[in-house]
Amino acid sequence: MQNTPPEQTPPCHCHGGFIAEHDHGPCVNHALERAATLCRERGVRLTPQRLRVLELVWRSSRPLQAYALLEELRVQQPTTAAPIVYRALDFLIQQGLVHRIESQNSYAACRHPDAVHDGQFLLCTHCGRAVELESRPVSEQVRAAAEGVGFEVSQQTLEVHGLCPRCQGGPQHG
Amino acid sequence: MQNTPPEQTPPCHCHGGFIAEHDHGPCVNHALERAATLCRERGVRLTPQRLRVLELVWRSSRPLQAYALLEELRVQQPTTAAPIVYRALDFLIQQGLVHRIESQNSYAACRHPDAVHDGQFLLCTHCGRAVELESRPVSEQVRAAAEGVGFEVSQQTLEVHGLCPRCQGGPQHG
DNA sequence: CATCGACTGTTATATTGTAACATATAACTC
DNA sequence: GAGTTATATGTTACAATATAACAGTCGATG
Repeated sequence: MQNTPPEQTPPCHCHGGFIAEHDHGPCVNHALERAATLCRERGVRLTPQRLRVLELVWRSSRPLQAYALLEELRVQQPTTAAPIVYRALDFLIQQGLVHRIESQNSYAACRHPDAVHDGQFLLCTHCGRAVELESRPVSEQVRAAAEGVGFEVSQQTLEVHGLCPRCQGGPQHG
Repeated sequence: MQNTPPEQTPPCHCHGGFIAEHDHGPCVNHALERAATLCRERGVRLTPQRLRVLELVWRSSRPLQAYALLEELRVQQPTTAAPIVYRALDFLIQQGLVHRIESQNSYAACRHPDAVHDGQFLLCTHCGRAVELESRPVSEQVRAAAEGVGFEVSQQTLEVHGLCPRCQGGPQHG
């Protein structure tokens, strides 16, 4: 587990791979600023509620479910109800800032929201962490295979279950 | 409804592609017989309930949701309750006879249950039909990409949304 | 025929997600 | 800035999806 050189790399290792623990705060802040910029550029409104949900999703080490988010929102605002969460998630998903993990009814922050891309996740069945794969070749091959049978692709989702590097070969918990 | 498949070709076009309507009955019967054989070989019990659910899933031209299945079961047995359906589906999925479509909370018959394989579906957003892709190269490439980041794959699901050949280029309904 | 394990029947409830409508806030126009 | 429109939020109620728990039944096996 070697360190990656800090120069020219994104502000944290979050941008790829199953990684060791680290101070996640700066990554979150950077992501939120980036999201704000993107929304400004797109002329859509990243309201405080939406920002708050995005922050919670980013802070979590694994995908969150809607009602877990709801509970967290209720810490500060006990009257918050389900539609608040779902509306915020709808918006964030539309903007490509959050992905929905279909097989878990959960929601994960998108690590590279700049370019629209397909949802591709590696989901560790042991520690519950999720990592975005974002393999362009896979996307392309899927598209080619679909077009090969005359299917016009608009969206694809890939969810891969298994064991992340840290959870392989031992009973220790991640 | 013959006792044994007389030749080596599959009995209908169901085995691949978005296809024209046809008499689906023989395909269903063949599939159910094949399922019975597989279960016998595996030493597991394809009970009447399970067989009934499998038949309903096969008869449907598109994936069915659990409560839709429940309604159909209730036609013959009005007291049937949700757990019946979910237990049957659990079994059928375990045996690879049915796939769950995660993005739709729905269930589709597996067209080639002989060999265990990954769930890969083309889902038409217009007519609602689903077709299994079953592209081995895609599976392999996904596995390779995952292993490339040290992830040990146990299961993968791919769901591709878009327009099937029949639903492209026109407002007519499929 | 006793017993053990698997399957089914049933009730109740948990979890996940939306409809609908009232209110509030932002953005736009004059 | 007042009026107007569109968008976002607050709130209640409920729909849709899924499971827990336990009692009863059936089937194989010794």
